[in-house]
Amino acid sequence: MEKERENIAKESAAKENVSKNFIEQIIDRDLAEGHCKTVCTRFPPEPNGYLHIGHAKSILLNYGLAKEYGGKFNLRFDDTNPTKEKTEFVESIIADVKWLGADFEDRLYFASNYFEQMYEAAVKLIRKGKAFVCDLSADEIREYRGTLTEPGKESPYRNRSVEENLELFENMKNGMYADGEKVLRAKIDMSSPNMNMRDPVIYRVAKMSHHNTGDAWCIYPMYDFAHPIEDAIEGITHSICTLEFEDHRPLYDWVVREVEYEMPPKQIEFAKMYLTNVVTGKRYIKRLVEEGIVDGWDDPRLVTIAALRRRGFTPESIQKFVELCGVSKSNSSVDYAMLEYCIREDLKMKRPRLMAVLDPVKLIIDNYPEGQIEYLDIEMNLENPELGMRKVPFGRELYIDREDFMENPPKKYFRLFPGNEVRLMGAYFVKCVGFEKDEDGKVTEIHCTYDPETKCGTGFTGRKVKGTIHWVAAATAVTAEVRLYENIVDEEKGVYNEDGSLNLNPNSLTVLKNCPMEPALADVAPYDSFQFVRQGFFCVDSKDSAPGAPVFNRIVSLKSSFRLPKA
RNA sequence: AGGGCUAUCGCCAAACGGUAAGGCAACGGACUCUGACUCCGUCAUUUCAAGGUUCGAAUCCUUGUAGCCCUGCCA
Repeated sequence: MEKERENIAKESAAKENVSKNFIEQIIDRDLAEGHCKTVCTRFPPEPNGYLHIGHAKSILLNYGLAKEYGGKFNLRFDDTNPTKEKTEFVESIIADVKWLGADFEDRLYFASNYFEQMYEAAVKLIRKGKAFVCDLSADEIREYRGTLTEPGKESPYRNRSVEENLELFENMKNGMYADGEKVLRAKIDMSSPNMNMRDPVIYRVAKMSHHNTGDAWCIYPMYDFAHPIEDAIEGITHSICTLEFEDHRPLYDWVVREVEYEMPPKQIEFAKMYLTNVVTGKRYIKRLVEEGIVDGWDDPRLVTIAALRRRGFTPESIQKFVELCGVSKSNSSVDYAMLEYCIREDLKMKRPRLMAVLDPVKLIIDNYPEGQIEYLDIEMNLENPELGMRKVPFGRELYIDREDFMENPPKKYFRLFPGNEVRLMGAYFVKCVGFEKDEDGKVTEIHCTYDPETKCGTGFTGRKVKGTIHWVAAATAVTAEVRLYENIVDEEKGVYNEDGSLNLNPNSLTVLKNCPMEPALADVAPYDSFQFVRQGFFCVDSKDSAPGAPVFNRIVSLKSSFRLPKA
């Protein structure tokens, strides 16, 4: 009790000492200086692919800020380019955002629903002489734009009259021009050192059906024009995006100013999250999927949100991870071990700790009655009594893991070896009295004797034993497939080989069939997860499990300081 | 006439002119029916470099260096 109070005090003290990140500091100042009265943020994905761990940071950051300041968080699809977007992706994105726990309530929006207002805004710019219709081709525009070190040239169409621009733009809207024939450009500064300010295109013609607006429009606004308007319409106060948009901020501010919004939203940029030994690039993942190297976008080795969910990660673990990583403006790559820590931390108290054997070898207790089965009561989770107890059958023949026996053990090996006694977890002490090998030298069975006095729960303290191993009774075992995963890439060796092929970890997937498990593991549902004692956390695969035939994904192994010395 | 941004431990990351937080990883040790967990301890005399200002500098100034981003009618 006393200790508990101490811990709480320590924790709150620690919390107070955690200083705010740079975005919170900006928000604090904006609030204090009256630049905004509330905080409203948004996650604005383009529905053109699956979300991954990097997006999770943005989602949780935006949601967390809104929550922290008692504000609102919106989910908005930035669907201004019909050539890339699909309804399929809006469904998966909504599901992923919800799963992560970022609650946007009823505020699900589409940029495409603002097309009318964006059109009006463009007309306003034309009227102010701040935008013009340009007939230059895409190639010509590029030539006129200049280079990083030389200024651009002004378009010959730059000085068309307001009336002409108005008429031409309306014609664009009415479908009188083919794709690429004409664009609407903002009139800013062709000699700006910032390329984004060199009369950027703000509307283009695309005669294509849009997933949301169908054929209502054939002109579509560009990101730089659309985004600030979307933010302003929704009353977003802080428009948080990634670092590569820093150079776009002057244009963002230009649009907000010229379209004349009061309480203009403010763009803030932060560094994307990268993870070591993990690739989030869309093209890379697509290649893995298309070449059949992985089993779809939710293959448990990937770090899409769908893959993490299938692998057995929890929303809480991802939230914790994002929180631990922090937010800054320096590009960085977080150690994958941090993610592993977070999922272990989340699951360790919540999940039952059961016994399963991954690489079985038979253990026979010579002095245990043949045919006898006794049911032992064992805690589901020794550290969390709320999870209750289970009955675990015990008998004369068991399976144990092959690595828990050695014929010639090195020093400090305290598992089973001839003459050594260990504890069978939740059961009895057994002493190794012999073993048998096949002609290849592979151990086929291990013989032990047990001591009835050492039964778990009887309070036996007669002697101690250094090792405790897990086991499964052979007669009553259920079996299942278990899949072990390792990272698919090794950064140190490079993501690609010299010839352009993918440099893959050949051990990224290990499939173990017919692994013996205690009967409690027979009746499980997709997404259920467990600790397999001494091994790691495992989750029932939602795709390949069948009723009565579960497949377990290893989410993460347990830490271990034990290493066999190199021979 | 290039512009913008960043640099603090192996990896994240605080510090806002007052004498380098914290987490992950790692390494010792204690405890243990999981070689796990937990607990205790170790882990930056120094902040990319070199100068300067100051009683005092990671923080200010100067000059360098390195990395990332920008020349889509993508977002």
